Amino acid sequence: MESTTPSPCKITLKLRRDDEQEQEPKTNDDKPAQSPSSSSVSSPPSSPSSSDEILQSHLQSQELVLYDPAVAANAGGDANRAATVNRIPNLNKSISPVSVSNSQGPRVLPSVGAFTVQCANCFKWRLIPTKEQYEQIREHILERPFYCETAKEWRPSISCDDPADITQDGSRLWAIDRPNIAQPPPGWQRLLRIRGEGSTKFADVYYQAPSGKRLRSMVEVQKYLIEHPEYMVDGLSMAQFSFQIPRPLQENYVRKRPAAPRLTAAAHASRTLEPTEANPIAWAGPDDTELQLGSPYLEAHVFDPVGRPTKKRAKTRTPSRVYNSNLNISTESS
DNA sequence: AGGGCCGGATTC
DNA sequence: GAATCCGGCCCT
Repeated sequence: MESTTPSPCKITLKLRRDDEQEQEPKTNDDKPAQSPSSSSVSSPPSSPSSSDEILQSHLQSQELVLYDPAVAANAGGDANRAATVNRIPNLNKSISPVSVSNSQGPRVLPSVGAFTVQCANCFKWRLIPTKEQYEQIREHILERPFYCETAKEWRPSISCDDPADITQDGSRLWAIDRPNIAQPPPGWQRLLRIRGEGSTKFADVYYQAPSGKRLRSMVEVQKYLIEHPEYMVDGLSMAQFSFQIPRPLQENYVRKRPAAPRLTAAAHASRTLEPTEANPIAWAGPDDTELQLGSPYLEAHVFDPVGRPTKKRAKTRTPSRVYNSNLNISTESS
């Protein structure tokens, strides 16, 4: 039986461009959601000696990074200190970083820069130190709402009295993630790739096997597991995989599908498409500061990458494709 | 209408 | 040539 208390928890991810460092003058624009007082950040510490201070310092520079292989490698010890977790200790794999080379590539895509979760009590956003912790919280966000108290696990001094770690502003794109997504199996990585604005989809989810192989659908995962039974460890199930992608809060980020013409009424026939629907970078407006609660969803912030020209290309498709969705993973061997 | 899925264009 | 990204078919 489920708990009777609602769980207005939300988790957020801050996304950023791969090749660009965020640098904003400030970050604490505490919204008066529940805390009209103490909206300004207190005097910052001089030297980051605690995980809390590390987070603060990251916040100051808008570079709070939760999942960034490169940064994690650099920050090493500090990052580990900030990420004092007592679960999945053997999940720290060393997989090739997913960051794209940014030497001179015109392609600029947003990427996850930070993870945050909303306290179910004070409704303030708290940064999550690591992707793994984020995934842990997300997995049980419905049954186990997040509170600032929970953040004491890695930030002993945090409490609901502290100002929010991050608030929504127009510089990022916020996206709602799905709750209760299972953590990837040990040795596996769940990768989220944000698409450029104007694409037909917001993002793609990949699972990277311990071997490094990337799978982009349940079908591919199943095939891979069948072909590589060595990864079919006991307890592994397809329920540990989810290709659910977050949804952008700005609806204009993703290209809208052409509405199905409904010719049932003559009145509709006279209706014409409005040019505003094709308005580029319309979501860049600052009106996205409104955050709606109500569902324990996760959210992500994204930097607007760039108005990448949409490549359009007619494509043919072989209609002879058939996939068997009834495949089920079993531990049978050959 | 939304999402899973994958072909193929694009980039490295 | 390999990896990545995007379009869009097609199923639910």
